[in-house]
Amino acid sequence: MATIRDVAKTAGVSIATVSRVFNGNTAVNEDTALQVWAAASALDYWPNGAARSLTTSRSNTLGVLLPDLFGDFFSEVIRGIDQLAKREKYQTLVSGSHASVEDVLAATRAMRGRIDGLVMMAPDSITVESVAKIRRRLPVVLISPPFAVDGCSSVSVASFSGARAVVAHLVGLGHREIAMVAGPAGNVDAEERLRGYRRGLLEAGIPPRDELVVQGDFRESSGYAAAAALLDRRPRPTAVFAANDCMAIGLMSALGNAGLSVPHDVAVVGFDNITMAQYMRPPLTTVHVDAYALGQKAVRLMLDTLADPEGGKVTVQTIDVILKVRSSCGARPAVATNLPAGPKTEPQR
Amino acid sequence: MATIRDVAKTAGVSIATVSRVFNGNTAVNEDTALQVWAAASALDYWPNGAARSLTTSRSNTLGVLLPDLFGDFFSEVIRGIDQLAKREKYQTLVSGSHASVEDVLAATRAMRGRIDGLVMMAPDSITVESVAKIRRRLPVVLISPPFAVDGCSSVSVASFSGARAVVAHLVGLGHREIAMVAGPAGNVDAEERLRGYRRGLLEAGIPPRDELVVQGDFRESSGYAAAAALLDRRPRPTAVFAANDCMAIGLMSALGNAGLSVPHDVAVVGFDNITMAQYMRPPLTTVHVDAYALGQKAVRLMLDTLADPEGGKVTVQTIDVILKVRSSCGARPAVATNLPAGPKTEPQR
DNA sequence: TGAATTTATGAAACCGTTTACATGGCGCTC
DNA sequence: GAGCGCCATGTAAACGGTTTCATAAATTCA
Repeated sequence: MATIRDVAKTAGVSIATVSRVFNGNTAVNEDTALQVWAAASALDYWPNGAARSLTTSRSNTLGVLLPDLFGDFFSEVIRGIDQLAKREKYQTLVSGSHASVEDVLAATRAMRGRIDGLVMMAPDSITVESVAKIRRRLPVVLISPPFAVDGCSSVSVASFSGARAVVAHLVGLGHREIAMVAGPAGNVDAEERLRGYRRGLLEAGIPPRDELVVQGDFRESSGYAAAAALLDRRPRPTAVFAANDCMAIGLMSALGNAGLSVPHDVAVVGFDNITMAQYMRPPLTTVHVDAYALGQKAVRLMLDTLADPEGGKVTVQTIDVILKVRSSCGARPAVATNLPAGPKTEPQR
Repeated sequence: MATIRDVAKTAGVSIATVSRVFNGNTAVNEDTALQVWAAASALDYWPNGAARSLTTSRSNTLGVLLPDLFGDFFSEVIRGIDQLAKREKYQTLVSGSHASVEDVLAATRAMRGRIDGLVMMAPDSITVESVAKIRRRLPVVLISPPFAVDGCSSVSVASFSGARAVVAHLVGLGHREIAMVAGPAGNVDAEERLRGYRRGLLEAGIPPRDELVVQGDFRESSGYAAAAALLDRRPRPTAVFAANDCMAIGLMSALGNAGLSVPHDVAVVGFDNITMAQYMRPPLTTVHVDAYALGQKAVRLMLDTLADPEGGKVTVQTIDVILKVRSSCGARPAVATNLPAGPKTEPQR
């Protein structure tokens, strides 16, 4: 494997010159440069990245830590990250399934010296101190963090306002008994969506009631299970807001099995707008979250931080969401009389 | 940022001893080791990965090159790769959207010195020489390669046999006018599926006809477009096999718009079994490909190669596929009389 | 008790780069 | 023609680890 020394010898120059040619920052005589290029390609020389980052203490690599790599949502986040990073000549050291704080710390430690910054969607159990600890050695950008950390830019999803909009829409359709399948306790987005749901009800003059909220875990099965609990309520809820699409799908499936028709008997709304949502029967009304943009923004913030490491400029951004009205919310409760005409369904794509 | 020297000074030992403590291969006196640990945690010392891989010429990192990071399929491949790599204490340097050979070479070069091996699903335009060139410096494992390369293990999808099984199944249902929406020319899996389709027909005693094959590009829109071309054929095909699920979905959508019912008027079968397939109305009959296993197998082969670099043991594996019969293929052509009863639909999860 | 062996540790070379600094040659100016 | 500055290039010191080899102390053995 040819090293810079071999190239230098073959080209009849010093290693410093070869290095200069490859980095192109300092002036090198044109003829000399040509000889170096010739030697390099004759020997098929590739500079060694590890050596380079050892001296420069830069790696042109971003660490990416995610709790999971499963499903539409994360895959889009990664794609956004990868794409922008690539365009900006950064590589990405990706690692998924980090469930615990120790896990995150271990993974970060293992990346020490090979990344310039860390983009992280931390597990719910993360603590301020652990992030702060990492931040002391590395620029860190957080995705959907449960708290602010000194010196960390972050980007979140507008879960609260999305949920509020869902409830407002349902109320507009005449619903008053609106239930919710919540996400896992401790998850920021789950809690924001729950908060938004409650706020939405309050704003409509409807007192939120705890017995209308069923705990879920973001997975389809928990949506399915939630149906049973909700159908027991008297009066029966006329609409259900699930904290994400997977649970909404599970819920719809259970409702179907129970002989109820969506949206006629029960309206259903989800959150995330995963690809599948538009293919459901009926197509699922949901809140569109641009996961690709989420990933991209995170990288953009990281690049900003890297460009001005001491600037300490910290940006806290939120990705806007859009209510995507399809047919699953179309039911008007039986009691409703002269409400505005049925739902507008948007064209699917 | 503490280095090994700082730890050595604090602990009152030499850097060699600190190194030994951290790598735990050579015997170190227990008390000394404790002092080193204490010093290290007091200084919050993390070994520098770049420096380490410079001396050891190992990075415990795998490079992962994919043509795209979009959609269910690739996301599962990555998950499989990431999961096994993580379990085996490897990190993954991931890079997507590599369209050209130059792109692949550039990305690989940029990884030089920071990866121990490369797992790659190459773009269709890849050449044997470029892979061989990479192989000269790095262990390489290929996913779905268009050709064999000396010294490269590889893992592919059983596209041929899957397609054959699809045709056999359709023939079994009584279809004889079976059309195909093919994948992009040059793509191995697309071509294998086409080959399997033709073989399937031949085995049923039906001569394959080129006018029943419409070119697609694996995207939904091309499936949609294909419908128009196929519906012009006389006699009209009674069944269409799409080379992947996305195209099948587009196709079904177009058929619906044309007032045709699936499976009654036209049977449709896809390939890949993406998550959405089971949620279609009617649920899509397709060929299940375990993308997660594909990623895992690739890493497994890489680990084998790394464990015995000079062994030259090359393994060429194929991931088996399973025909997943749902309802979209259920139509029996009008001419059919006493064929076996309708399709068995498998429970959806 | 002295030689032989083992054990724990340290000194120093090395991995492949980048880069601050030194140097030598050349063209200008006065 | 001496002095000066500039340009192209080389020398050598990092960067932060690992590992070989030497060595001193501790242990074993006759």
